Amino acid sequence: MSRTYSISELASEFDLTTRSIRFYEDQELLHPSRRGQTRVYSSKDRVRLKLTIRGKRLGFSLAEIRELFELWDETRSGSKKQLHLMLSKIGERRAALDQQMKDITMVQLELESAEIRCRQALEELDEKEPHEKQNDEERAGSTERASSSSATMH
Amino acid sequence: MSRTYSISELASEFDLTTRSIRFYEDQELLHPSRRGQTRVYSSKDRVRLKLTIRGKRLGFSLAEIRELFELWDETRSGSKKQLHLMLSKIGERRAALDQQMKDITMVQLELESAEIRCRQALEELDEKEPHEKQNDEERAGSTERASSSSATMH
DNA sequence: CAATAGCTTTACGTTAACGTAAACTTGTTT
DNA sequence: AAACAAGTTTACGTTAACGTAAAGCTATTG
Repeated sequence: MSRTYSISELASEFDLTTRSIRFYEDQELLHPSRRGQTRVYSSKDRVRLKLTIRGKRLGFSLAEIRELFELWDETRSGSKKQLHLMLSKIGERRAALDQQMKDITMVQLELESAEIRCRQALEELDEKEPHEKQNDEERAGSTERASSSSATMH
Repeated sequence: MSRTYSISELASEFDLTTRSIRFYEDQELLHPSRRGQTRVYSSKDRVRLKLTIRGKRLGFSLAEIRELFELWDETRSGSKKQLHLMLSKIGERRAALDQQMKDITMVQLELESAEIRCRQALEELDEKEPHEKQNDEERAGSTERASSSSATMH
């Protein structure tokens, strides 16, 4: 049926260390089964790991992510009061994410205007110093920049 | 001219501790001037603080935020090479934020479906056990509740 | 003038999320 | 059988982002 995964498989797929994955288990985000002493991850575990990573990218703490998982798991067996509590928690989360969306939009706008400003500054430099050939003097800089082809940048 | 602010004014406006604000200065995110030994914040400082908070909400580290500030400040005096480096950095950030947007959308969808699931479970409970206590029917508003009694947890 | 309020620096403490190292088991390959 | 690969537990170390005293300046207020 649904396949299983070793710890190192998941680690390389999601670019984590095995240490992290075991730590997530320690924090009760994952509950792999065992074959002997070795951990065996189901595809459900894999989904959880994926969600965990997503949550982290959004700035959630592991504890918060765990809370969400628990809420989800208890949805089936929840009492009325429990269900209302869950709805409230979910509402909080959704509101926080809405706020984040707004934040991102704002920062994107600022980055965009910064980019425009940069491009203008470059244009102005090009007008003054129309075509500078390969200038070896400036290439002496220590730090060579990361791999980025400026072609992809809009 | 543009007014100034005390540390506690900013602290209460943005709901931070003064400790945090001084710490941000330590990390060179803010550069308030002094009147005697007392810090005096300009409205430019206030904007920076606002941006810092926004950045934090997005999961940026203080170091990353500082880097962005520095890039912005150096835009005016940047050499050609510098400007290209900045454009590349800005590109990275924008890409990361795009990714975050996608993440948020995914998680929002999941929370939404979780909410639906909760509401359905509630409906089913209501059918079996029609009315217990004073039970208001579904309300359009969001579920707002304080922490109060957690006695029934589990 | 003494107390209070608000600011300051210095410095050690704390929590989250791992990193890193040591020592051990278990299965596979040479 | 020895070595190697991949997994395990235990446990101490590390970094970021503050919290939390402690102790001292300084201006106003009763």
